[in-house]
Amino acid sequence: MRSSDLPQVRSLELFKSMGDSNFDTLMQAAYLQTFPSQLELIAEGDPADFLYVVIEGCVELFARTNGRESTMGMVHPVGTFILAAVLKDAVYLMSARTCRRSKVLMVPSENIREVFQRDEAFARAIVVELASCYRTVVKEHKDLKLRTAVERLANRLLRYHVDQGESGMLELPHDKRTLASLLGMTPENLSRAFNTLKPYGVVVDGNRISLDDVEALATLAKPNPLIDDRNT
Amino acid sequence: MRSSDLPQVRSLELFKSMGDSNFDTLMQAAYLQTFPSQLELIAEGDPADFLYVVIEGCVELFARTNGRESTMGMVHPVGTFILAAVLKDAVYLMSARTCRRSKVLMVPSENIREVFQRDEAFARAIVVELASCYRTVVKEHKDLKLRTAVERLANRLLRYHVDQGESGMLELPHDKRTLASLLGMTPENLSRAFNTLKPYGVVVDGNRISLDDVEALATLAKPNPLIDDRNT
DNA sequence: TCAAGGCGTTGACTTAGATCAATTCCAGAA
DNA sequence: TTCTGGAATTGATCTAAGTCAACGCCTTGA
Repeated sequence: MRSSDLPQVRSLELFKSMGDSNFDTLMQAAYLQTFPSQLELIAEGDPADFLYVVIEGCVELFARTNGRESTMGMVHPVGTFILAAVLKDAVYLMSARTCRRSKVLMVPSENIREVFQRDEAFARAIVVELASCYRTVVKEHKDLKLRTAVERLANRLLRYHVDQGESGMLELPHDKRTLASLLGMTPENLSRAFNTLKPYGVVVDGNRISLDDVEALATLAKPNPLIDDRNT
Repeated sequence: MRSSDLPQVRSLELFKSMGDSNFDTLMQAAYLQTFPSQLELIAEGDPADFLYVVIEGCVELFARTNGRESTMGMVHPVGTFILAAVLKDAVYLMSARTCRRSKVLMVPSENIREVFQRDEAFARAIVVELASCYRTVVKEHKDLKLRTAVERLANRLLRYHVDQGESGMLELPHDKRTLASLLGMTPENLSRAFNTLKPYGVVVDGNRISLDDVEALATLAKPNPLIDDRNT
């Protein structure tokens, strides 16, 4: 792989604390590939042969059953996905496709499991990473079970707003149909939810949103750190 | 703690492979307590001081926000809960209450984290356990996002049916209001969902259900191993 | 330059599911 | 035994959200 990408990977929490030689082992076994947009990288049900790391671009995790489909999450650089399947040596529970041209690092599962045995620090990092993933899904599950569609959207907007520096403006990181699926609703309903939020100072212009009354929006959204904070 | 309970705990996947002395250390630091029914053991937002193991009885995990409440899971003997919070040294994301008089083992978080460092096998077991928990929630999330209420109920009945030996009869392991909340619906709606399933051979008598036409029910439910199987 | 196709929006309508209220049916306490 | 309160069910109604169809508006590509 290109050496200019290595420091990025190394700086990931997951790989930061492990020994140099073990890191090298992993990287030498890994493949770095660039994929075109809309390519299905993995399909749910397939055995987990690789741990994936998104270096550039964007990857959508989604699930299908019985003809229906739903976006389960989005992975941006530098992030990993399907760690749990790799560690359990099980099949993937989610499919993944690129949202745009993307550079992806693929680390063979065996090597991950092998180094996990050898490297104390890596093992600890994996546990922390896994626990974080777990807690993220629990929060998403709470979000879906305890809130209406409008509330989910309002809280999501507040999150993006904070992420992007609380300037009163924000940009949606994905297109609206993906956002809708992520929030568990149809595109039509998302559009209507935006209209519902208009009286709370939410002004939509394409994928640029301005929040003219964050107070009012927060009163409606009632954000809860045990659902909305990513780092608790 | 009573020595008669020890083998049960020791036989848990999580504790099975660790060293004897480390297991003893954990158990000596632990408290075994019996709690009355409906007692709130932990509240979401509290720091994770203990890992819990249900020895007898039953514990309900639930979450609240903004006046609403939802059951997130049920823990039966012998099972653990809130491992992720303990390992991350973070706050609990869910609350827990006893469903009936229950015997619970409480292992201090510090000891868990300490032994995790020392005991290779324990670390590995923790990773497998965490990965399993993670995959369970992902499946529940898929269930909720991709299926209607009736489908969720149908698949749940099929699961209980298999769990209980496929005799054509099954017993609901919790009362109906809890089941409703677990499946993400109201008690009224659960009652109507049972009626909807009547033409598919589902006969309800209190918490005893008989499935007179498993084929037909399965055709409706369209079970998916990547959602419904607990061990994949 | 003009299609052509995809995304987003809107309107009309349907439907799944929630809410509210009333009733029945127990199981446990007096 | 009777009383009582919670669980479950049912009916009536309401509401959130999905579906279907039409349309505008871009972007892309010939």
